[in-house]
Amino acid sequence: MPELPEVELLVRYLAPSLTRQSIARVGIRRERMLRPDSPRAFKRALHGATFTGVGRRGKYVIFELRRDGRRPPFRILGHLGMTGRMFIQPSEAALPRHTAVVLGLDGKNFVFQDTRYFGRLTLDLSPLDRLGPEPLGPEFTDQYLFERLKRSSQAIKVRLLDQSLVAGLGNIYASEALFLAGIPPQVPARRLTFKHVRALRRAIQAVLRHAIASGSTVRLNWSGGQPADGLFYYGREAPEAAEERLRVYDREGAPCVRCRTPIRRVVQAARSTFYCPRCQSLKPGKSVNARICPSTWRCR
DNA sequence: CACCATGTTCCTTG
DNA sequence: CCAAGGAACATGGT
Repeated sequence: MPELPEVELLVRYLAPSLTRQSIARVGIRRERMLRPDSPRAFKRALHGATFTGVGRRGKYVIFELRRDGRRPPFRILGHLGMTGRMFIQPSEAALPRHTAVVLGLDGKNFVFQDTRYFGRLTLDLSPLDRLGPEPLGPEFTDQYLFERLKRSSQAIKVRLLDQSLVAGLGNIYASEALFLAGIPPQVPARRLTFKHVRALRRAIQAVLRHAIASGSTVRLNWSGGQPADGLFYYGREAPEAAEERLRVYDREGAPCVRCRTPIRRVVQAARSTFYCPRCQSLKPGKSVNARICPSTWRCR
């Protein structure tokens, strides 16, 4: 479930459940998930500590904790990787397969489960230093984005995945944002005019806001079974919205929602990119497409 | 068996 | 020094 909107929704779900809860037990089943911490150091820091809040930066979850006595408050960083999940379940419930870390709380467990073990839960906060601005924050302006893109010859789609440019976009929403902005994914970043960049900034924000808003109906207290489909928790959980959510991602060969031209898939930086060859063009007269951008997306 | 997969980091090559 | 590409990480779905 790991791009900014999914992490945002996760944080909103976790915050009220964890705040003011104390950690009575720390269970580590996959030491590698704590890297670079030693299990000992991790356990020593967490055991007996109390959650004071949960936040997000990019795709990272930030847990805030305090301890009794003289030891200062501290934070730990969580990342879901490709397949990570975090949820709360009753103490007596069986732990699912591929559980990496369990924190025993008052009558319940916080479970970090990750089939591929690409995720992390650690005292090491250094990844935060490498992140660019929040895409929905005040620093993510047209001027900023234009300045950062104007000297790069890298394809725009690949640039958008760089977390030091903007924090939180992943493979799915990068494709979705470029579709909404009408920009071809292969175009070198430096070829975008200021107007293109403005359209792109708006599209990024619209796509992310829309995903967060739509996700409010998604059940987040998932604790075992398979997700409804391969894409996060989407699908049967929210059938009404499923169609609208992703307009190009994973739709190779399917008709473009706007012009019916078949969606194409290309590989860039070893990742799939999906786009509409007709709607995404830098030819004059094309830009943000208002017709595929419902008012609820707030893309202006 | 083959190929694909929402992410990040490290290594090599140019 | 930088950019770009590929592999690695580990497991499961199709």
